[in-house]
Amino acid sequence: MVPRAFYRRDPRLVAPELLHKVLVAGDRSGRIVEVEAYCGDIDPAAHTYRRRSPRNEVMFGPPGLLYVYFTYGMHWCANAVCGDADEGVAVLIRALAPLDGVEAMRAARPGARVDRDLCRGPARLCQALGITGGHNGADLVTGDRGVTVVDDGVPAPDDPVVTTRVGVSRGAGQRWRWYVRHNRFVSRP
DNA sequence: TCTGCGATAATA
DNA sequence: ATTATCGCAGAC
Repeated sequence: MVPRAFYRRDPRLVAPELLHKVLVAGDRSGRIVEVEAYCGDIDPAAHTYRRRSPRNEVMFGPPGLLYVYFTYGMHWCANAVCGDADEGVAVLIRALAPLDGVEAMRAARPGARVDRDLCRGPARLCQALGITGGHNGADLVTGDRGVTVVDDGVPAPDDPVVTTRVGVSRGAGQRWRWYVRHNRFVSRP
C-alpha cells in the first residue's frame, strides 16, 4: 500500500514515481507503465482549470482519492488525486502491464485480440479492471472500494521517457507525460 | 506501422 | 463545439 503522504505532493513529482507501482482493482492488477500529470489552475488541459463543478469535485478532494471521469461519450479514465485538498491536481494512469486476473480482463475486453491491448490506454485499462464512475471518489490509500496502489518493491525507473501529453490541444507543449522506456504496454511510444 | 474517421454523450 | 479515447478501414 502507498501512504497518503506519497500523493500529497506536486503531481509532476508523483507521476514518475508512480511508474512500476501496481494498480489493483478487486482480483485484477497491473503494473503502471505510463502516466500524465494534470496541474489545476496553471494547466489549461486540466478539468480543474476553471471552476469547481459536480464532475471535477473529487479532483479537488484530498490526496489519495481516485478521480474517474467519463469522456467521448463512452470511456472511463482514472486518476490519482495529488497535492493538497482544493488544489485540483492529479495523475492520469495511461497504461498498465497486466499482472493478475488476466482471464477476467480478457472477458471484460472481448475486443482485445492480444493481451498487449488489454490495458494499453487510459480507457482500455479501466475497462479491463472494471473501473467505472461507480469508483469515483474511492480511497486508494484505505482501499475502501477495492481499488488501491501497491508498492511491491520494484523501484521506479531512473530513466523514464518524458514527452508531451497525449490528446490535449490546450496546454499542449508541457512535457508532463512519463513512461517506462522500451515497454511494449505503453499506449503510444 | 501510420493515418483518418465514426461512435457517442457530458460539459461548457 | 469540444473532448485527458478507441477500434476499424485503408494505404504503404
